[in-house]
Amino acid sequence: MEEEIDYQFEARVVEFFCDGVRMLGLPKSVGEIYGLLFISQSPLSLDDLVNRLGISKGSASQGLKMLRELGAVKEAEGDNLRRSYFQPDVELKRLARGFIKEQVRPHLASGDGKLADLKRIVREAPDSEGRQFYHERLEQLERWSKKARVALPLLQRFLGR
Amino acid sequence: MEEEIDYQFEARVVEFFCDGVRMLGLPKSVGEIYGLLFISQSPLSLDDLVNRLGISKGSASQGLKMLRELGAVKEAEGDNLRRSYFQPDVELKRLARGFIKEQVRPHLASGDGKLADLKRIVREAPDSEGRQFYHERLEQLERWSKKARVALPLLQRFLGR
DNA sequence: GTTATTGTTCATTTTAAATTGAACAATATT
DNA sequence: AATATTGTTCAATTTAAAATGAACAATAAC
Repeated sequence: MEEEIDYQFEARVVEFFCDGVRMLGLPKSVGEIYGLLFISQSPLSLDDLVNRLGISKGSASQGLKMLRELGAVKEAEGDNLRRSYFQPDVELKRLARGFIKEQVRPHLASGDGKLADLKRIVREAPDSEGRQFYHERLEQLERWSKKARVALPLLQRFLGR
Repeated sequence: MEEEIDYQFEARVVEFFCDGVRMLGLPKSVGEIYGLLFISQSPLSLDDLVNRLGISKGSASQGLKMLRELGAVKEAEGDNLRRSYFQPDVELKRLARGFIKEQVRPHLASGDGKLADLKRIVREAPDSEGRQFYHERLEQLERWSKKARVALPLLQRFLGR
């Protein structure tokens, strides 16, 4: 029967996205939600997600929040006027941009801060055998960081074409 | 006192790497180990790592194994001839290559396999309203996958200069 | 061949992260 | 204003992943 086939197929797509988002360090539920939206022909409400995925309202709410912040889903029109409906953004460009902006850059920024702290510690430390070595290592870290900051926009640009 | 300063500094560098590797989805202990090796002026043995990081022998052994597989550490000479000593590879190029080869590519490959399965399901399914839609979505996924496969070598090349 | 030393493996325990669900707010409907 | 509907928040629970440590191999020293 039709419904049956669709349901199994849908479940496998959802599973596919679970694996995908786990690679990115995002919660499984986020993958399930995005996956279901991705393979649905019409926008879905929070309630739809809860029912069709068998997850809690809390998970669905939080997952949708994260996906909205990532720019991976957007609101859409649906039957019920009181409900919000969602559909996926399927442009790799935007998905990558959101992920980089929300997940990657904050980490890099906090890393840069900590690196600056470490440099200050070495700068203010008394001369010692290790000082020069430490200084060189930290310089190395700064080169890594700089390279990452340059690579990201390039990567983003490449994905957006 | 010298030792005191060094110790505190070392601990902060280790912490820095903990955060770093967590961003990459690797275990904290791997970050601790690499971090300590990174900031040590001479190669360290498994026993050194256990003592200075306060982690178990098991963790140290497994962490070193993973770092070796990633190509992030290599063996080196040390005082004790019966022991293996390790030092970090600090070339971003190699680190990136190892990470991509060991952590990213396998995921992409398994994803491609599953995607092929999904395409087969749709191909063999009876014609239905959804079939065309599903087909398009899967094509979209294939475009993502292809883009990723092209992006990786470019990224790698960029990081290696 | 016996004893020490070094490192690995893997079942168990611990820890960190995700999920749940009930209470709560916000908004609409009667 | 009372009631129903929708969605959020967050303390408590569950789950998945990592760390532990004891048993085990492998090798060297005696």
